[in-house]
Amino acid sequence: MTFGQFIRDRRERLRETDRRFSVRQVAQRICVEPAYLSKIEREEVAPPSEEKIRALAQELGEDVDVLLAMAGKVSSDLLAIIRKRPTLFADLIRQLKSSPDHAILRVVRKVRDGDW
Amino acid sequence: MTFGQFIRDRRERLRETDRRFSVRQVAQRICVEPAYLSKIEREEVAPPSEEKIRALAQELGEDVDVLLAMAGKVSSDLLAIIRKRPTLFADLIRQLKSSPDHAILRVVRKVRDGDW
DNA sequence: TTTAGTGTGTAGTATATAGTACACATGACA
DNA sequence: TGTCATGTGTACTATATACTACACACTAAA
Repeated sequence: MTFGQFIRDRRERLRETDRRFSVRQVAQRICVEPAYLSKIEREEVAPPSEEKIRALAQELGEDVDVLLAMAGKVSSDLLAIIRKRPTLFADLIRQLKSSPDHAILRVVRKVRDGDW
Repeated sequence: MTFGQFIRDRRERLRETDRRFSVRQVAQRICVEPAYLSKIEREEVAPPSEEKIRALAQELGEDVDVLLAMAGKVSSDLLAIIRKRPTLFADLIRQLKSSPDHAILRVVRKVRDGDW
């Protein structure tokens, strides 16, 4: 599923039980023109900026990192972390490229719990 | 040290022993106009595209990820890896944000050697 | 003393990014 | 039966990105 399709799907799903989720009203809450949101959903234009994607994620109750990924982007806070120690993170990420999810999750948990 | 300064420094250092490292000749080898490389080094313009930064890194014998980081960028191959599993990598990277280098290095080695 | 190479100033361009503004037809509803 | 809200078509716009093209003054070597 692409970004626009996904947004439309989620918004319409919410709309079934809440009239506040019309294109117009959502557009107003995330501070864009209704026509623009409409075009985003129909993929007549590229996905919006990170800022607007964050607002959309908030509004629709979806994960920001997932929405950004669908939009072909990576959260700017992650980029900043990587840029501070480029070789370290580059090595790590390339290393984990072909690791299964459960291996990465284990690393996340180990680091979080500090049991090294 | 900023990107432009760094490039100028490394190029001039190489130039001391090799006349092939003039602005003009390096520019030609990385396929840009000499005036443009000159401006990049003096930071009259923003750093160039990832492609040109890669060529520069190759040319000057420097690390691509470090040069990209200095230019405020992150390698597109890393972005692609993150985008494929956004929440997993987002959690991991945020988790490691405040971990010391040696802890991250240990993870890299553990994953590489597969000794889990 | 020509000539070949050097760095840089000025001016301009093509394409992408991230939208706005307004008008219009349609549908709901009071 | 008017009016209010809805989604969308069309036409722009401003700013950023990523450069090119040419000219000029200076320097070093032949």
